[in-house]
Formats: sequence, structure tokens, C-alpha cells
Amino acid sequence: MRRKGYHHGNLREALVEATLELIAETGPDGFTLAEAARLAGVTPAALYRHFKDRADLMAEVAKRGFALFADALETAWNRGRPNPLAAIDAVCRAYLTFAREQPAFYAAMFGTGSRAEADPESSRAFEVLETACATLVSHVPPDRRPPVQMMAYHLWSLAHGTAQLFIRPDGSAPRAPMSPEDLLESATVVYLRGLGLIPESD
Amino acid sequence: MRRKGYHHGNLREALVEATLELIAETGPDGFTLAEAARLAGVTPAALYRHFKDRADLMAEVAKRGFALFADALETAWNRGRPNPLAAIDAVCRAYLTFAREQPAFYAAMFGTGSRAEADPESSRAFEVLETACATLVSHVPPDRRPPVQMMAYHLWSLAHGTAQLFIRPDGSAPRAPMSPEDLLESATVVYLRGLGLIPESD
DNA sequence: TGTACATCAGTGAACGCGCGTTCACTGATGTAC
DNA sequence: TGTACATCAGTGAACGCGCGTTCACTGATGTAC
Repeated sequence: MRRKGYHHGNLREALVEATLELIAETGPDGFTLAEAARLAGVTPAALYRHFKDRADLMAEVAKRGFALFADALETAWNRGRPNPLAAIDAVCRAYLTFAREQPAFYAAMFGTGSRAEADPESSRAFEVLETACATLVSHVPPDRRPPVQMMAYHLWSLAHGTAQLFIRPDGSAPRAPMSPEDLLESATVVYLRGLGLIPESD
Repeated sequence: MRRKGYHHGNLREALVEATLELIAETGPDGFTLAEAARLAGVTPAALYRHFKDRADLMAEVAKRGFALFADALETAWNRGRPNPLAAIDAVCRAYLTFAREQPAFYAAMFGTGSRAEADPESSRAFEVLETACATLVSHVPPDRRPPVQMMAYHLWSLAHGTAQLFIRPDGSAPRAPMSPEDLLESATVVYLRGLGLIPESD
């Protein structure tokens, strides 16, 4: 993050990075413009060459977070290979991995007043879930097929709830009997079985 | 919130109430000591007669929130009447109702760095879920009985995720095809069916 | 290739603000005799 | 019942702080001729 002379070179990027670092440390509300500028080695005023104001910086961070998030889910889905069930399990794991490894992004995306839903990248992430659900039910006769959007909302709620409750940046999660990943996977399996998409195991 | 003379009468209560009002407006991080004191019609310094500091006030609010929350879930459960299935549905609804009608409490309880898990009232709320799950599976032969604690975690994640995603204090929730209540109920039904606790509907 | 000049990306000082917390204080309350 | 006094619950002024934002500025960069 060192300067290359009077001009920074890529201050916009540096500020986004600094913001992420700070959010990771203190949460999305603890972060301050001044500190981000300091971290980037720059006067607070310089920030206004690249962002309208504090909210603008936050929005940029959230937007990038959603883009990365959508990418991660898409990669995990891998077009349903090797098979839809395994792929959807991979998506769940990717969801939790993102929440765990990118707590700053996650907080910016879903934290206080994020206005996240408006972002098209946010929809893209959700569409991965929808596609996965659609693929899963594609072999079910249409008249007995569960509504795909509803399924996607269910799984999203489940994954989000698991992440929020059991993955804390500060490691203060309640002592659970299983890892968040196992918890989410088992819930998903039960849920899909409830829809008749997985045969009874016994 | 008017004063009855030099002494306030019940300042501690008034401050908790004021804090809730402010959290409801601006979120748990937006709230300030000074403003809470102002709302209670008192000098900021007066606050220190009743609370150690800002964090102490917040902790008190979260604690009370959990107590109310546990009460609400317990009442909804109603000892499993009229039948366990209906009662658990009531618990789910109560969960969402609380998140919707007490956004300030909910935010203080689950928001930024709440350290909520430590609170005994928090465990009490969770135990309602555990009891409900235990009752639901009580007629299943022990060797085929799903682990009760796991079920409770699953349902908690589901409810919490639904609340976080679809119930926003500012009403900015993403346009969903169903109400949060219907979304959670349908997910729960599918989940319980997946456990073999509800017969196939057709 | 060299120079003039417009544009760009920073500086640094200043602003008004409200915060959380402390302190010595004082007015009100309640208890003992 | 009346008074003295200890205790309690407030006051109000002050503190140091860091914030987000603005402004006129200046040094660096790049382009035209």
C-alpha cells in the first residue's frame, strides 16, 4: 500500500481494500473514512476524488462483494456436475466458505442498511440457487413439481441463517455439536428429501 | 417520559425505553448515549447512575430482549397444544412476529457484536425449540429418532435466515412471492416431512 | 525533441459537530432521634 | 411531630477526541504543436 510518488497510482482500489480490512476488524459500522484514508497512506480529502461520500464507498464494497459471491456460487454449482445433488451441496459449502473467509464483504453485503437487493450482482447470486433448484426438479412431472423460486428462497434462508448464527468473524459462535457446514448440509438433505427429491435412505 | 420533579422516578426504565426507540430508528450502532438521555429528558451524565457505560446499557437491552423473546416462543409453543405440529408452526410465526414487531430488540440481540449467546435468557429461547423438537419425535422409535439438538439448530437457522432476509425494519425487504410467514411455514413442513414426521400429503 | 499548458490527483488546514465520560456540585428524599 | 443529617439522583460545565466534508492550493502528468 506504499505510494509511488505524489500520485498514488490506484487509489480507488487501495481505498476499497483498506475499507475491507477495517470492516473485517470493526464491522461495517465501525469503519471510518478517515481511517481508510490513513490506511491507504493518503489524506482523507483525497477520497473525494474517487467516491461521492462515505455511503458511496460502502456501496462499492457491497457491490464487489456480491460479484465475488455470485462468482463463488456459480463456480461451486459448476453447471450441476458431477450431479445436481452433489453440486447443490457444493453451493451450500461455498456459501458458508464465503461468509467465513470474507466476513468484511459479507457484513457489507448483508449488514446495516445495505440496500443490497437493488444490486444486479445480488440477483445473479440468487439466480444460481434458482438454477440449481430448477435442475434438481427437472425430472419431476410438471404437475407435481415444487415451485422453484420458493425452493430457492428456502435454501437461501437456511444458508443465511446458518451463516449468521454459527459463523462469527470474532470466532464467538455458540458451541454447536456440528460444524456449520455439516449443519447446513444435513438440513438441506432433509429438506430435499421432504420434497421427494432424494429417496429415503433406508 | 415527563419528569416528576428533580428526581426522575424510574430513570433506568426510561433509558432502556429510549434506547429501544432509538435503535428502532437508527439501528443498534446508530444509537447514542447522549440522545437516549435527551429522549428521557435528562442530562447525559445522569445515565451513569444506572449503567456502567454504553455497552452496559446495550447489554441490558439485549438481555431484556431475549427474555421477552423466550416468553413469546414459550407462549406460542403452549406445551405442544393443540398438537405438536400446530404448536411448532405457532412458534415459527411467533419468531417472525417478534422480529417484525420488535426490530430494536432483535437488532440488539443479534446485531453487531451482541455477545448474545452468553445470556441465559438466550438459551431459554433455544430450549423452547429443543423441547418442541423432542415432543415431535417422541413417538418415533428411539433407534430411528433424529437428533433433537440438530433439529433445533436447523429450525433456528431457518427461522433466523427468513427473518434476516425478508423482514427489514425499514420495509426494504426484497419482493418475495410469499409472506415471510408462509415461506417459513412451507419450509418447515417440507423439512419435517423429510424427517418422516409428517405423512406424505398425497 | 522540446516546450506550454490544461488536466488531474493529491495536500493540508480548517469547519462545525456530537460523541462518551469525568467531575465537583446541589437539590430532593428518607431515616433516626 | 419536628429537626438534623446521610444518602441518593440528578445537574451543568468541561474535556479531549475523531469524525465527514469543504476549500483553495499545488505538484505531477500527459497532450498539442
